[in-house]
Amino acid sequence: MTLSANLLDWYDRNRRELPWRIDKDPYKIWVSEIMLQQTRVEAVKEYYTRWLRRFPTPYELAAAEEEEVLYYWQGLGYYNRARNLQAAMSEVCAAYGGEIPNDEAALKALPGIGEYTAGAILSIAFDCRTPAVDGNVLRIFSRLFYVTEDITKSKTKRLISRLVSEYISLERPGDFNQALMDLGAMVCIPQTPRCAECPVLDFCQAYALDVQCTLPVKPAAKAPRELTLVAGIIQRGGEYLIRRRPSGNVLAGMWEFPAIEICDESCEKATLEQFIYTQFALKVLVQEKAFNYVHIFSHLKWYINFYHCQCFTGEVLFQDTQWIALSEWENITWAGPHRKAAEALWKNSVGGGPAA
DNA sequence: AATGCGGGGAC
DNA sequence: GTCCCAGCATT
Repeated sequence: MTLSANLLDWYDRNRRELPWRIDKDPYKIWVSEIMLQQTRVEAVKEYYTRWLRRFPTPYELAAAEEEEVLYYWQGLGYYNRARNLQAAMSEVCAAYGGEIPNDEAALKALPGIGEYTAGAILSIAFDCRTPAVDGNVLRIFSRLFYVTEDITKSKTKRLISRLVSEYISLERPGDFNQALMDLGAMVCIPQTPRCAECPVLDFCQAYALDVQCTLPVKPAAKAPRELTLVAGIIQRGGEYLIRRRPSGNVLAGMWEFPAIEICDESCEKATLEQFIYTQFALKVLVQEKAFNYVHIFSHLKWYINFYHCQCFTGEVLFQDTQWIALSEWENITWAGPHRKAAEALWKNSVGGGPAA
């Protein structure tokens, strides 16, 4: 038996039934692959189903407002994926008549599609014999072939891509690639691989050397940069001021309570009042603290101090700002922790105060 | 080649 | 707490 045959046989008996494995519609495969970038299967399932219900073909997505596209992506993270996906579908509709191109160069020219995603779409939807090297494949092949180089280096990725090209199934390349995903998720897992269950154990050099747990090799993650922000919950006539985060920042395009980074926590109230005045032309009085949140990104750590603010003046509203009633909180595309803040305020207001 | 970009589940 | 996930774009 060959590596490929063992793997496919295992896949046929153990594959996961997933919503994007029901058919081979290239658009659906594409959507799933974008959602699955750096994102776990369990997290994607519901988003995928909801997305396909609202955007069943490239045309619905291309025609939608970006605001709505982001709303359907809210909570998945890496929001440029959603913007790129929509931009790509606009191109598909305009340049390819709504048909997904069956061509590596054409796919990789579209925004959001890189080496991995092009290979995945081509192999799964079009039966092309293209590798799709993701984190699972890097881990599995570094163990199978005892690759001790740093897998975050592009040279190592090229090496493993060549190995996959060498071993990928001729008859079922898409299933071969998906089998590697399932093997990586269920058997050849990062910390404690379940080698006793592995269908390609006989081919694994790391197992033979008993060094599975030392592979793959990658440098330790750097600690996230920490920063402190102060945010204003600005109430006026039962409504609250929110603003859309500017592009070029983390969580670009998402809505938040006005917030500013502070360097000196001792003067955060004054900083907030000044910020709100210069940015929104509103005179406010910062009152009592509402709550503190800590929010961890992969590369950032936010400490946010939320303050209630009383607003006295100002009718001018700038672009990307609006007043909203708290009852609308679920309809807003919130920036990360600001959703929790809005929800807490809402629950507080309908709960009728501190008493149970 | 290095960095920015989210959020959450498993341990 | 740490790790890491069906990565890509930009520099």
